[in-house]
Amino acid sequence: MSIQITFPDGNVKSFDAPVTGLAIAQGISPGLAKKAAVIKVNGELWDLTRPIDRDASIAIVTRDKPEALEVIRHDAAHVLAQAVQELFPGTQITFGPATEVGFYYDFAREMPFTDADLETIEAKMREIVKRDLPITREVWDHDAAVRHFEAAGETYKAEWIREGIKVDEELTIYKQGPDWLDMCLGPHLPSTGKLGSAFKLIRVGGVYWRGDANNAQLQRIYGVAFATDDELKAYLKQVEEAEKRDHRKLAKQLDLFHQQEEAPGMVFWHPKGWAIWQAVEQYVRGVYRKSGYQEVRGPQIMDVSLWKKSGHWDNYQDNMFFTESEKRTYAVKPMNCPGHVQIYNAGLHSYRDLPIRYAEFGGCHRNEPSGALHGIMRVRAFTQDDGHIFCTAAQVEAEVTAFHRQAMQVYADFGFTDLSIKIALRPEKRLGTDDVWDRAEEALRAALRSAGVEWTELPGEGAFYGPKIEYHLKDSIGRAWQVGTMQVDFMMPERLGAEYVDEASQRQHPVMLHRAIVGSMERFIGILIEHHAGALPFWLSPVQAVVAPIVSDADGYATEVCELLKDAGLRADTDLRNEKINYKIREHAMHKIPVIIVVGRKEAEEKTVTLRYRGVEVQETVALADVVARLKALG
RNA sequence: GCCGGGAUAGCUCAGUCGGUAGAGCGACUGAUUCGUAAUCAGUAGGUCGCAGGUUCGAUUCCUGUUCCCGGCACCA
Repeated sequence: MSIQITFPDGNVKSFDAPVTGLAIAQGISPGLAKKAAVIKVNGELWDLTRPIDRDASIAIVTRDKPEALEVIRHDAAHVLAQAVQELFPGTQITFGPATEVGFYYDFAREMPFTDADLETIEAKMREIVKRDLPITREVWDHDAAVRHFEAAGETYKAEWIREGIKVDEELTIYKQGPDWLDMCLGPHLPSTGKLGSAFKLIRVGGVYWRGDANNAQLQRIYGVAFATDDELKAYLKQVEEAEKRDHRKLAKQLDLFHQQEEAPGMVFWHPKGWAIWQAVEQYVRGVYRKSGYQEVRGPQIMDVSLWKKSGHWDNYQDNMFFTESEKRTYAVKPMNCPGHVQIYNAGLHSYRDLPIRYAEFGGCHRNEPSGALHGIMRVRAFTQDDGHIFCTAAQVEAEVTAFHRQAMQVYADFGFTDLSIKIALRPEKRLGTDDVWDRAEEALRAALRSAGVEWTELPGEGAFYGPKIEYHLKDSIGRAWQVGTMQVDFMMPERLGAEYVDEASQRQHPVMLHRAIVGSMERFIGILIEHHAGALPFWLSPVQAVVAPIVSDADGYATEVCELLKDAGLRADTDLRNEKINYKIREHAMHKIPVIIVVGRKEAEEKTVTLRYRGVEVQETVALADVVARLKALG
């Protein structure tokens, strides 16, 4: 029997018997064999040691390729698992995949791992790498695998094979050395030695078996892994830098806001933080006006009867705060929509009036689980740039399209271009007919399509009343947060009795679109802080300029300059402290003030100012008469 | 909410194998008026998160609790 192997360059070589990727690589050059991680066989990644027994086109994948990196990380997970089982007998293995930057493995063990264990485990991993155990692939019978894992006390693994793997599916076992094995799809490196040294365990954490909070809790160990030590080093450096951008840290340094025990999940905005808020709010208010919204304001608490009608009592009660007075129970609003419907319902509407667009900087309280709270990104009291559009079914697509364009412009104005867009589709538990859902989902797709953007779809993650578009931004350490959203709602208007009179004098329920661009003011400002590392653009900076005199003789002039800026609507301060100019510059530079205006005797005499821009070494001296225009040009 | 870790001066942190705490920065006072990233000297400042327990004695050990951090679950 002879097989034909086709190489990436089109060359064909024939072999008399099944041949492994490693042998092919060695045939080309020992150097290639050394660098090889896996082999691509007819487009599929295979182990280098797996015999190729039929004609195939192949490509050796060296360890510097992205596809190899995933294998390296996956291998690291398995070496981690072996290390843990060698160190802590009786610990059960479950799953251990590669992740975006590394890997993790979930273990079942009575005693949770501690940070101190990580060091020990990592050392054991390095030892296993040094042993250079061969990694071999075997195909096992389904029953045999179940029997093996049950006999070994590996109940999670056995359960997964029984329930998660079909009997006729190919079941592969990977052995590391003679004694240790795990069930795995592969592929893997030829031996543990190939893993190299560019990995590091970073944290432990509890997780639920199969991601279900009703199940047992497992212990997850996270690690990072790269092809080379330099890449690992660069990654760790990057993480260190990212941590400096943490909005919680910067808020303290820049005196923006604080949070305290008596108000968990809520924010005390300090003057500088609130100045940012005001800048964002004024900007968004302008967007409301330009895009046809009327700003309204609903009450903060309303009788529970209203929330029973809206469906929140049944579906959202756990997340709501309640309060009582004179034998009536009120709910603190977790959303603004029911309030807006009351405003809509206060008058009679004709189809000619639609679409009607209401907007509100709506303060909401949601009783979020304590473990979900995170700085100002996830809070219990927040303000949405909320809006509700009441329109006909025919108007939905145009409204969604217009919203999307506007939203993208807003993100760009704040400096964000890297957004991910998702459409959350019908969930299993839902209201309305399939036909209505088809139309609603298609309307969202059509709107995004016409805007020429890419999106991913999340089946089953829509709201019970309708599908939604979600706009996500990432924080400094890569966690994605939803900011904007556009939701199509066919249910709420009916439940709360919203109507309009159509062309035939018939009363109809309008469609309601729930939409937000920045989402939560708190979260958005948090992301802004991290995205700009605290150095906010001029128009958002809480203090845009500080006027710093060099000698006290110039104090009067400095005050005059500052007043001029304030009169022009700029946020400016003076620094008249008895300190050297070096000291003042250092301090304001660290506070990330966009412009430091230095005035000495010379400036006072000549009626000029010397401008020092954030992050720029050179200064420029301009006439006092020009300074406002110069600053305003900064945006 | 679940698992783990943490909480010491305004901030960043050190420390006490149980004998009630210390640095730097900041603040305050005084001197200094010095042209582009820290002038010098002095002073004040702490229920060691909160509540119990063990102990002659607890900031330290134990239990509970609150909040924070990481992970998971949750996130209309």
